Parts: sequence; C-alpha cells; structure tokens
Amino acid sequence: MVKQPSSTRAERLRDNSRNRRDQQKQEVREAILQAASALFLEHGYAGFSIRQVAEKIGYSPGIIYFYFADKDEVLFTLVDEGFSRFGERFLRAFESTTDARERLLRMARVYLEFGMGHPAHYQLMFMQRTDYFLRPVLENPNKLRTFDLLTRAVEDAMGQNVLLPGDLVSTSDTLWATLHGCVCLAILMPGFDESRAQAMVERALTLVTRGLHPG
Amino acid sequence: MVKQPSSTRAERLRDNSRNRRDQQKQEVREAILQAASALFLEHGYAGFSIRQVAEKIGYSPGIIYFYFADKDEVLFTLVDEGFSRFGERFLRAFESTTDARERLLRMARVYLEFGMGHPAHYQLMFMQRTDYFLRPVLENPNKLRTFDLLTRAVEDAMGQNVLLPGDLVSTSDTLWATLHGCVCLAILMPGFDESRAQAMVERALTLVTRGLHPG
Amino acid sequence: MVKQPSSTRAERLRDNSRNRRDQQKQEVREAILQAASALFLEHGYAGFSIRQVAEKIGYSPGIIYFYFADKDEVLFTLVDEGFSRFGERFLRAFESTTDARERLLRMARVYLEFGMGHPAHYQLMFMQRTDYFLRPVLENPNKLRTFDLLTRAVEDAMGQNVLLPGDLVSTSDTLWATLHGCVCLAILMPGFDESRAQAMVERALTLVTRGLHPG
Amino acid sequence: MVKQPSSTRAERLRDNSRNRRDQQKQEVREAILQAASALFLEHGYAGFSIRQVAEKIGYSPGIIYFYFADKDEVLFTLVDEGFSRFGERFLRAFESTTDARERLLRMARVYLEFGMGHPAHYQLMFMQRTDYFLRPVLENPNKLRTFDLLTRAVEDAMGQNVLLPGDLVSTSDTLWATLHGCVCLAILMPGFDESRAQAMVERALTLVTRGLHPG
DNA sequence: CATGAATGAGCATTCATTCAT
DNA sequence: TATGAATGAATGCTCATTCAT
Repeated sequence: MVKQPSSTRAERLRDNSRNRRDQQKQEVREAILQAASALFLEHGYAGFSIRQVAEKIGYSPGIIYFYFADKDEVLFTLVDEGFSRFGERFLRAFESTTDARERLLRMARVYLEFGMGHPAHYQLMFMQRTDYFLRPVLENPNKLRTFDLLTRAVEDAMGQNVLLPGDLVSTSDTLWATLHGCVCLAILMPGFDESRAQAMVERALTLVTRGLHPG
Repeated sequence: MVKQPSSTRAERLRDNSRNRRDQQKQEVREAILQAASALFLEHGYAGFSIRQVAEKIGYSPGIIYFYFADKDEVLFTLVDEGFSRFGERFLRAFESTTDARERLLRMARVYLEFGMGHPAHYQLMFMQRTDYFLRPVLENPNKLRTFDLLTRAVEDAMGQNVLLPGDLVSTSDTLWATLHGCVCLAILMPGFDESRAQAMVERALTLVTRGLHPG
Repeated sequence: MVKQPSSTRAERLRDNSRNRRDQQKQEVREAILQAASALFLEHGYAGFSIRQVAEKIGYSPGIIYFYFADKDEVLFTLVDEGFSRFGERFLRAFESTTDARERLLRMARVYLEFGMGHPAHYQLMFMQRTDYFLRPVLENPNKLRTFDLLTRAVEDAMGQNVLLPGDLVSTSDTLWATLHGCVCLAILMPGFDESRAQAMVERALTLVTRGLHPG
Repeated sequence: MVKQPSSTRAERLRDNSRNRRDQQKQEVREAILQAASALFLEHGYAGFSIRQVAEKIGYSPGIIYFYFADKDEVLFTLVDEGFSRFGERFLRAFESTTDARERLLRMARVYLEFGMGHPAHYQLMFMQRTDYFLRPVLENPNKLRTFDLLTRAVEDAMGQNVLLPGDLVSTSDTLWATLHGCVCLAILMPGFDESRAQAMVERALTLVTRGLHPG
C-alpha cells in the first residue's frame, strides 16, 4: 500500500492553491511575453508599447508592472529567453558530432532555424537590444557561451583541415556574419519569401562547408 | 562689348531670384536631411523626431512639412539618397574591371565601406525601413539595379569558373547576406571595435574570393 | 495547592492568544506608522505612498487597509501620535514650575525640541495636514488642550507682570507663531544648519523672555 | 507737424502683429501661472498637476510645454515672481525711513501683507520649494537681497538702541521666524480667520517693536 | 491575518501634424 | 517662406484601493 504523504490535507490544499496560482501567474507572464513579441513583429520595435501589450492580453496597463519591473525588463526577458533556447540547441548541435564539417553545418542550421523561427526574439537579441551584451555577464551566462562554441568549432575545423587556416576570431566572426546576414535578410527584407530565403540558406550552408570557389 | 544674353534682364533677375530661391530651398532641404541622419545616428531610429530635426537646424517644426509631406518622406528620402550614392559607387566598382574575381572583391569592398561609413543611411535602408522596397519601383529605380549588378557579377564569376556554379539568385543572396551580416555586426554589436570589424571584413573578403575550405 | 485563577484554562488560553494576537497586531501597526514617518521624512509628503510603506515593512500593500481605513487615516494617526506625545511633554513643562517666565521658557523649549526632533510628525501636524484640525474634536482631545496650556501660561505671565499685558489669544498666537516659525525655518530652509538653527532658537528664547528692546 | 516714423507701414504692421502676438502669448503665460497658483491654493502642492492647469485654462496639456520647459519651471517662475514682487516692496519699506524702529515695523508689515496677500507664492517660496534657494544665485539675484535688508535693518536698530544687542544673524533669523510663523499660521491653520490672524499680526508687530515684557 | 492579482485613474512628457497668419 | 500656437493622441509609469482566496 502506498504510504500516505507526510503533508496534511490542509498543506496539500494550500500547495494546490499555490500551484494553481503560480501556474496562472506564469500563464499571464507568458501571455505578456507572447503578446509583446507578436506586437513587436507586427509594428516593429519602435511601435511596441506597454499599453498595447496590455490591451492585447485584455488587461489594464498597470498589470504589466506586476509581472515586470519596466518595459526593458519585458524586452530583456525575451532576449534572455531567446539566448537560453538558442544556447541549448546550439550546444546540442555542437556536441552532436565530432566531424568538424558536419558540426559546423549543424550549428549553422540550428542558427538559421532559430533566427527564422523566432524572428521577434532574434531581432531583439541581435539587432535592437544589442546593449544586452553590455549587461553584467553574471545575469545571463548563456550569451557568451554561444560565440565560444562557434570559435571552438572553427578551431577544430581548421585543425581537421576543413577550413582555410587563419585567425580564429575573425573567421568565426565571418561565419557568424554570414549566418546573421541570412537571417536578417530572410526576416526583414520584402521579397524574401519562404522559398527564396530557403534557397539562400541552403546555398549559404553549401558554401560554408564547401567554399565559394570551385575546388 | 559683352554679348547680351538672349534672356531679358527681368528674366535674368527672375531666374537669379528663382535660382537663389531654389538654391536656398535646396540648402534647407539638405540641412533637414543632414540633421535627420545625424540625429538618427545619435539617438537611434526611435529617438529621431521632427521636432528635434527642426530644433537642430534652427527652424520651427512646421517648416519640415514644407519640404516633406511627412516624417516618412524624410526618412524615405534619406533611403533614396543612400541608394543613389551607394548605387553609383557600386556601379563604378562593377565597371572598373572585367576580371570576375577582382570585380566581386571590389564590389564587396564598396559595399562594406558604404555600410560602415554611412551607418545611419545603411540602417535605414536595410534594417529599419525595409518597407521602402514595397513602394512603387518607378519612384526610385536605383534600388533594384543594385542587386542586378551583383547578380551579373556572380553570373560572370561562375562563367569564368571563379565561383562554385549554382543558382544565380541564391548565390547572390548569400554573398549579399555575408556582406550585410558584416556591416550589421560591425555597426551594431558591442565588442566590434574598429580593429575587430576590420579583421572580420578582411577575412570575409578573403573567404569570399578564395573560399572557406583549403584548396 | 495553587489557587485556581478565576478564569478557566480555555479562557486563559484564549486570552493569551488574544493578547499575543493583539500584541502582534499592535506591532504591525507600529511598523506601518514608523515606516510611514520614515518615508515621509525621506521623500517628503508627496513621495510617501502606501505601496512604499508596505514594501518597507515587507508586507503586501493590501495589509495596510486591515489596520487603517485609508491613506489619510495613516497620516492622521501619525498626527494624533504627534499631538499625544507632544501634549504630554508640553503639559509636563507647564506643570513643572509656577514661575511664569520660567514656565514659558520651558514650554517654548519643549515645543522647539519636539518640532526639530520629530520633523516628520511636526510637518504633518502643522504644515501638511492642518485639515486635521477640522475633524470632530471628540476623536482627539489632545489637539486643543495644547493651545489652552499656552493661553493659560500667557495669562499667568501677564498676571505676574512678566508679559506685556494685552489680548490673551493674540499674544498666545504670536508666541506660537514665533516658535512655529523657528521650527519651520530650522527644518525646511536650506542654509539653516544645526548651528544656525540652534543660535536662532536660543536667541528667540532670550527675546521671548526678555523682550526685543533694551530694558 | 509730427515727423513720420522711420519705419515703413509694413514694418509697423508686422510690429503690431508681433506685439499683438507677444501680448497674447504673455496673456496665456499669465493665465497658466494664475491657474497654477489657484490650483495650488485649492488642492495643495501635492494636488497640483499640469493636466489640471491645462484644463483650468481650457487648453490641451501639451500647450504648457510651449510656454514652460517643465512642471518645475512653472513652479519656479511663480517663486521668481514672488521674490521679485516681494523684494521690491521690502526694499521700498527699507528705504522709506531712517528711523530704525519705524523701518523694522514697516518691513514687517510688508512681509506679512505679502505673505497673507499671496499665499500661493508664499508657500512655494518658503515652504514647498525651498530648494529654490539652492539654485545658482545668478539666476535670481532677488532671493538673497531680502535677508540682507533685514540684517541691515537689525544692525541699524541695534545701533540706535532700539533692539536688544546681540548676534546679527540670529536676531534677524528670529525676526524672520516670527513673521514667517505668523504668515504660516494665518494662511494654513484652520481657525485662523481674518480677524484672528489680523489680531495676531498686530500683536506681533507691537511686540516686535516694544518687546514682550513690560518696560 | 495576509496575499496576490487587478483596476482605473492619474501623472509628466513628447510627438506628428495642422493652420492661420 | 516660415512661424507660432495649438491639438490630440500616445507613452511609460505610479498609485490608492479592492477583493477573492
């Protein structure tokens, strides 16, 4: 027979209530963030306002300040979220293989998928709130790891004679720039519909791994 | 005796006056645009306002509406200006040689120099007001020509066996993305000081012409 | 055998519990008032808010309304407290001697000490919430007694030929005004540092008891 | 025959227009200040808001910022006005006689009349915005002159054996405090109706010149 | 006894825009 | 050609207060 849990009924009730409340709170928080990112995508960074977020979720403007300290905290939370989700996937891609070319390919693919799949987060992270990178590192340890992973992948690739040898940082930067440019064009440029963006991305991946010039 | 110009004195006076007026008008217009781009650079897209432009040039806010229909027209004019200046240089780079590799290199260099040298215009053109591309083409024929030049350069390069053969558009897009990414990182990312940006750019140029992988 | 107390155990338990509860309740109340007066001192009347009081004592804002009907009641309670503490001291000074001049001197000293020692209460009582005096007298009998004491002291002083004879009320008012003015300047005027305030106060006391003009 | 003014008709028209405009502008400015001081008297310093000022004068809130930089400038303008008007009268009283006792009496009367006649200005100057005194002296030379006049009058009075000899500053401070206290009570204390205030003021004047104790 | 969630009103301020002059 | 005056809407934010739990 299953042993009775040591908590009293009252405790469990309270816990249930607490849990339900916490969950509800979490839900509103999520709703805020979701509305924020939707609005941000719709009207751009400049056209995003606390008031509109509130209206979108059907609450009064003041309520946002119950969940977030101020507008920036909403935005930076999105950025944090972005870095956290992105960081995980990027790390998994990094660890998924030891083949240098394949690893670079996978990391690039993850990068592009993330950027194109979460354009609001991506824009905030890498275009609108790059001051995020100036904040104390302690708060968000993810943000630096990411670039390190790329550098190490590049280092490996050079070691395995997969990449043209050269300075580590500038090579990583260039790779990053290529991926970044693809995402930017894909999510911001009119004319870059899904198919054109996809074609560009595929071509970029090919070129990254095979080089631009004929072997 | 000095030959009489065919126009009457009155005509000339009127013309002079007209010219002077036009010139003055042009000067104010230029002042507006210059102030606008300075403010945009200083305080970002969001921090740019008609009022501040007016104050900066020492006029009242209303005057802007004599030269421009509204705020957007000011911004789009900056974009037009950007495309026009950029287009010229890009064209000159295109025409400066028939060597496909060298031509690509020169075009890339012009692109990067323009972006990093006119970050306000660049951001407006390629990041903040990409809805510019949705406007009727007739108004500004420059904006498309540019990409055509790149496509033709790529086509040539493939023909001369300088670039890995493949789809023209997606290859051009990828090149564009690489350059665009470099400019974006260089002008927006904290940590990308002059030297790091320069190193990245040089590396990118090398890789674009020599490929990523060892020959 | 120990004599049974007349109350039952249950009663005592209840009483204990009640007492403890009352005591706790009293403690929270006190904490609220203390925090309120601290905040008022720190940020001024305008900068004082229920929210900040709550935060300062580590409770939720709502709890204030369990102890006080509304914001005004918090403030008026502070005023009451002020009048109560002040009234006691003032009365003691009044009763401490029968010498009219000495009595006036002691009462004045107590007044000044209270005002300068409890500037938050003083400001509330005599500057910010003078509407307090419009409330029904029954609630707080202290507030009027105080002025009566001064009047009686003045009456005595005139009887003992210590003060220039004249109307009782206007003379008392004038004395009050002098003391009030000293406190006001001392606690509000930039430039009135401790030493200047002290010098003024001492001089005022001298002049009040010896007169302004040479004998 | 009166000589034609050298200005052309157009110039005069323009000037008229300019004058009329300036006058109108001045009128709105005055209306703002007047509304501000009325509201301030009605609802206290804390209850005074730009919005309400705008509503009171029948304009939109934004217009205030056309005439004043911000809320503080409105308030400080009132303070400046107060000091300017008060300073003049105080100076005139100072200069109106060489009899030391009479001079002190007149200065005191002017002080009291100003305070009770312009309670909004007075409160701002001496109770709510005493930070005014911390501003650079250059901006408002009046504010210091005032106290100097009092000191000099006191000095004279001591020299003429009209005031009990003693420290100049603390004696002036005490006199100031007395007058200040009278004004404070008169304009803020419920119960101080006109007659009581007047009686107090008269009594204070008597005591200031004749001393508190019987000769 | 205390909280957490929420509101609605208010605040100072800025802005793009208009229009009579 | 240019201004000066004005508006109305928007913004981020704070607050006193309420109430179900």
